[in-house]
Amino acid sequence: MPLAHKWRNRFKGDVFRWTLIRKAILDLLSRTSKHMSAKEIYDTLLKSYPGIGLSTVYRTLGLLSRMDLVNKLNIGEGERRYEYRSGEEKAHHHHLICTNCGKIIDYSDFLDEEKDLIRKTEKNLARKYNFIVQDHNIDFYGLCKNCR
Amino acid sequence: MPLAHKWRNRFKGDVFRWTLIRKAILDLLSRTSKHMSAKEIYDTLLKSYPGIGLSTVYRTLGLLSRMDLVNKLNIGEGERRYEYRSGEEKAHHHHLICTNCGKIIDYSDFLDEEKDLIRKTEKNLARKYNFIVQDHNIDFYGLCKNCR
DNA sequence: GTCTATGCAAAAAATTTGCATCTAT
DNA sequence: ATAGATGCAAATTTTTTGCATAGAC
Repeated sequence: MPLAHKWRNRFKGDVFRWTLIRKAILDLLSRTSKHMSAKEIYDTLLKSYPGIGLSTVYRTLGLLSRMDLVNKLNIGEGERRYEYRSGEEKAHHHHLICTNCGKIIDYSDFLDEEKDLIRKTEKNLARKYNFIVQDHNIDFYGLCKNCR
Repeated sequence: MPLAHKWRNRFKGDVFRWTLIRKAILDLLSRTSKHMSAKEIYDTLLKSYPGIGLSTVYRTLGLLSRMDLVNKLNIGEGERRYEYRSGEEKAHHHHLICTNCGKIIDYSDFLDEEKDLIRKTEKNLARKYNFIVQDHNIDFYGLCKNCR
């Protein structure tokens, strides 16, 4: 049973195929805590999969993003970055971004009050702007412990 | 006194010069409620300033961003967008972004609780992660009133 | 007059697309 | 066998840079 994997069943049927590259990218992103760019992912995989193409990495990341298996991040300068998005294991999180060294820290140990407030705010926005909130993105910018 | 303007004094001295283009970009961004890309700004200004260069627009936006007169936004797909950032008149705001039509709504009528909480959260992060928060970015994604 | 800002062209970076071939189903 | 996935090259898109000239101080 080659390529058995926990994501295997998401690629069942005739539409999406379960391939080496797709598995490799999911493995990589789910194991790293880094937020990697397409180029970084490509460079990393090149070691184990010589001949792989950068465009395949882009296409795969687009697919995984549409499948909600990864998040596409628009953070700071430069290219887009990607992070693994787990349905269950890893909680929704916010980011702390160091404006000096660029380090990105994931933070998910929200205060209870914080969760309450987001819920309250979303309700408020729904009423005031007739806007249905589906998701949110919260980034704090500042100085990390090494740069402060 | 040509080019008199409320931003004039920020360009005093020998370092930054107060030019037509810089005034035009500030005027445009401060009057629109749109979040414009460099290309859109360029296309708009081209009507009044034929011969203007796209690279000048990029360079100017970079400068204005460094001077904290505009915010550089990393939102959704495609290019970076820019918004005017007033020191006094316009309050800090968050964004509502429609995932269907791409419309971006600024929202600044925060609940008092919301402001409290953000302050509390920042303090919490400072303690927990030794991270000094300087700024934050909060975007809600969902469906606007036309698309819901 | 000096030194910065601009336009233009060219370069670089980031991302997407077309197409022949390969491969999972 | 069939339709989707891949690699490669080429094309696009977005942003930056070099340089001669124009313009602000």
